[in-house]
Amino acid sequence: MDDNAANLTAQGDVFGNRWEAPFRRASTGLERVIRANGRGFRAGTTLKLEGDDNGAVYVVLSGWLAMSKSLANGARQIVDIVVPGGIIDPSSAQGDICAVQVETLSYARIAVVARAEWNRLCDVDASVRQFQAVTAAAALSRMSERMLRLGKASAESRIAYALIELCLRLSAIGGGSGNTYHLPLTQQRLGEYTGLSSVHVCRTIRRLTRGGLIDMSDHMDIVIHDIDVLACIADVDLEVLRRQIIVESTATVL
Amino acid sequence: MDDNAANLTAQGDVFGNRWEAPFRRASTGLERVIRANGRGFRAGTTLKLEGDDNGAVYVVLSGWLAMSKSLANGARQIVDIVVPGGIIDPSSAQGDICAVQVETLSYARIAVVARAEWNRLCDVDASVRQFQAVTAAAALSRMSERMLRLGKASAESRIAYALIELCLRLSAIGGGSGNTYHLPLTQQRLGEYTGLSSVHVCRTIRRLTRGGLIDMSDHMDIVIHDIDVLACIADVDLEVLRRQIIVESTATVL
DNA sequence: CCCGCGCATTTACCCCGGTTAATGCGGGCG
DNA sequence: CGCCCGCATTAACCGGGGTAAATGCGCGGG
Repeated sequence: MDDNAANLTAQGDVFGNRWEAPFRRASTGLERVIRANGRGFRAGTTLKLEGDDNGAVYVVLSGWLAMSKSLANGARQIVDIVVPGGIIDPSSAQGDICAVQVETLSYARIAVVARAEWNRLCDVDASVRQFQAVTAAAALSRMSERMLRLGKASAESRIAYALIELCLRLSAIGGGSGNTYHLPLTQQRLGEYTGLSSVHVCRTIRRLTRGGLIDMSDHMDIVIHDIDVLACIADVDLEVLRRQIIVESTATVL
Repeated sequence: MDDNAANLTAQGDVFGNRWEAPFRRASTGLERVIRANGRGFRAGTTLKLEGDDNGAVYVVLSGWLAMSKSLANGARQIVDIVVPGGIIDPSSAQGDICAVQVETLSYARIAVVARAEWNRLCDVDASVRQFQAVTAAAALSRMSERMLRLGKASAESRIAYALIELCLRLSAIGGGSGNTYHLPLTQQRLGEYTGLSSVHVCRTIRRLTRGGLIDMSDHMDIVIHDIDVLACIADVDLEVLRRQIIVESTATVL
């Protein structure tokens, strides 16, 4: 945890440079708002409780966040993972209530924007609307893709898909190098993401490593050796998936 | 199928009156667009193939639609069901490709709006933006809720949840009466919605009916006898769920 | 009136993945 | 230095739900 925190403070800086620079070139409104509201959060911080009053929108500048929901028995499902460049809008149909719990998976820098201010920004600036629309469409695409796996795919396929999804998303924002990256997730949390028990996550990852498809060391340092076979197990076409879930060049959109 | 079509042409008329009236009172822009683009589709029509070029936004005036995705082996997951008053935007991160397949579950009247026109509408009319934002938030909430079930809940809980979700949504738009309503779904499709095999959907529904919680007759005419126990099995708080997934009075929003 | 078709229902079988629990293991801290 | 704690790993067990296949059944069409 401190391990993760330290680890990702470093990554955070990298992302910080990569991201806050494009945001700085952004439309003045968004730039000002992000500058004014940027804050750092430690790993494991809960930003928003389910049912909580829901007053802010989050723009992720660096680090990883998870949106999750729980059953009464404590079982948890991570509904989406958000990486730098993403927007989290925890509103539900009736604005006063929040449908998900939001928490940091690593140290993260986040612009916390009051809803009223965010709405004002959207009203006056079409490029912000465009940025939000594309980001939301990407989030919906990846949620759909993961729902398909939750409902219909084997454990092996779910894990393979998760590894590929996160690899693509990280590559797109300059995280990791090639097919190597670090996941700030325990196997427990990866299970909450894929709908599996932590035990079975372990079994499945073991099978993939023994098969030579991936390597994993030091708490989730991932290396994907054969991404084509992995994509086949995950039942995805890499290029199609990229087009569906990756927001091309946020800087350009902004 | 013709059974359904006939059945829902009738329902379609009801919804048509209920819905097209509010839409008619709506901001002139949206009203005109809906009037100009409204079309009827037979049950089972595929509007959008996965990967298809993605040029339109759909506003549902009457009837039911399903958004689904499939694996290579043919297994299908229904990612969301849309009822009158909903908006379907099948875009993904890169606008040129579509992430889901969209098809009618019953006869449906739909306003098919070209993307460019829809964007123009959003640019000039904040109330349309608001309507879209709230509708999207509701869709996200119900998808999150269903992801939680797909990942972590038992078959009984998933079915109970699905029945409650659809009951609440139908009530909100004046469909069904009390806790009685018709689902234009086969058990096969309900399985695709809940991530279960049709056989197990049958088993589970049978258990619920034998327990006296619900009744089901004539291809999915549902009666919920004890919604409190059902809500308990589904692990939901009815009021909280309503606030999270129901768009209060679309007419007002418009 | 009979046939065929799509859907629901039920049974038998069995496997994937959950549960429990024991063991390791690394790292921070007293 | 040794303890503790959180996490990964492995093994033993078993049960929920998938699969396959047979049966029933209502409906529309020839």
